[in-house]
Amino acid sequence: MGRPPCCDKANVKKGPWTPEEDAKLLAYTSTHGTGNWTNVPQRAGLKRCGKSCRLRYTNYLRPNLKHENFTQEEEDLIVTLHAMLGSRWSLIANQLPGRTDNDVKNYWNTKLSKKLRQRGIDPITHRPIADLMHSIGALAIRPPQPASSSPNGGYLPAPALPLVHDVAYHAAGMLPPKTEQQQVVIARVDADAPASPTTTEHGQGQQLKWSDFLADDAAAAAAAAEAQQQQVVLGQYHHEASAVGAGSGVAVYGAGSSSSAAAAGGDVGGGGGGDDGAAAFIDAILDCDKETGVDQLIAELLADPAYYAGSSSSSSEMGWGMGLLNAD
DNA sequence: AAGGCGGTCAACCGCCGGGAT
DNA sequence: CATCCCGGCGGTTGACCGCCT
Repeated sequence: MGRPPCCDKANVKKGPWTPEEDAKLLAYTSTHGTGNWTNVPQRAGLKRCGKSCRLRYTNYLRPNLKHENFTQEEEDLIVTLHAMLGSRWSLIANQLPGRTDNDVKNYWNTKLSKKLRQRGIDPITHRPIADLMHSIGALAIRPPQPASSSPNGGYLPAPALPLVHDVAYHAAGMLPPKTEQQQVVIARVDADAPASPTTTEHGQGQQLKWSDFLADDAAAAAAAAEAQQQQVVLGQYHHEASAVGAGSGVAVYGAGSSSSAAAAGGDVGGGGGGDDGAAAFIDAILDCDKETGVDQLIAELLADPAYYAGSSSSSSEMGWGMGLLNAD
């Protein structure tokens, strides 16, 4: 059963807003505030859909919006955050005062993605295009192998672990200094990773499981062990976040109200590894996001120059993004 | 001058999550 | 618990504009 339309489309005006309509909407919001958008058109005397009113207000009429060009600092921040979060424009826009998600999205699609491409960076994965082409080439020449017979050091099936996860671990301080083995695993796992967990072939909104992309070899075992370890640390992060958030204006994880903490840490004691453990870990990341812990994550990440600014000289590791746009 | 073309951006569409009932 | 309703989100569209031929 589909939802009924939010308004009577036959009696609703569409297309560009006129100054008169803007004035009516502004007059209404200035006296009545925002909220209950479905009633706004009627009360404000507008023949518009409520959603259209909300969009017009939030993207154009809202006070304190910036309408000038994006600064270099804002560009760098968008690139950094896109590498972290993928196309979650509202989260990115939250870090840019006066900018809307629509602004950021349009700016990315029309300017920044092209800029990155011109500089040899894939705007989706934030990896050098040359590296991606190399990976694609490697995929193309490998004969298919049964997963069960994959030898150590063999081919790992095209992994789809999003880069964003790795970033989130860094941001939360969840990744301990990587061992050599872990670096190998991570490098392999995210070699071809899409930037978002909800991309094309896996269907919109479908939760990815690490185990779907892991071969049952030593590398898989190492990755699973790493995931389990990260779950433990995530639980610690949640615990700490409640203290940090209280002092920073960020929404606080209420004591006893943190279902995410249960999801992250509660399962750890039970030793729920494998599919359940990996899925729970991803759920915990998403829960953390939902409870606005993502703001804290982002703040911590941005405060850590070692992460994205690139301490590594290898193009196969993070560090190629920042500063590239400054090279104009 | 006019038509084609590409870039930009405001607006729309459809889906989803969460609160209310 | 199921359903409804609302706000929010990301993807996409289409109008507009400037540049080029």
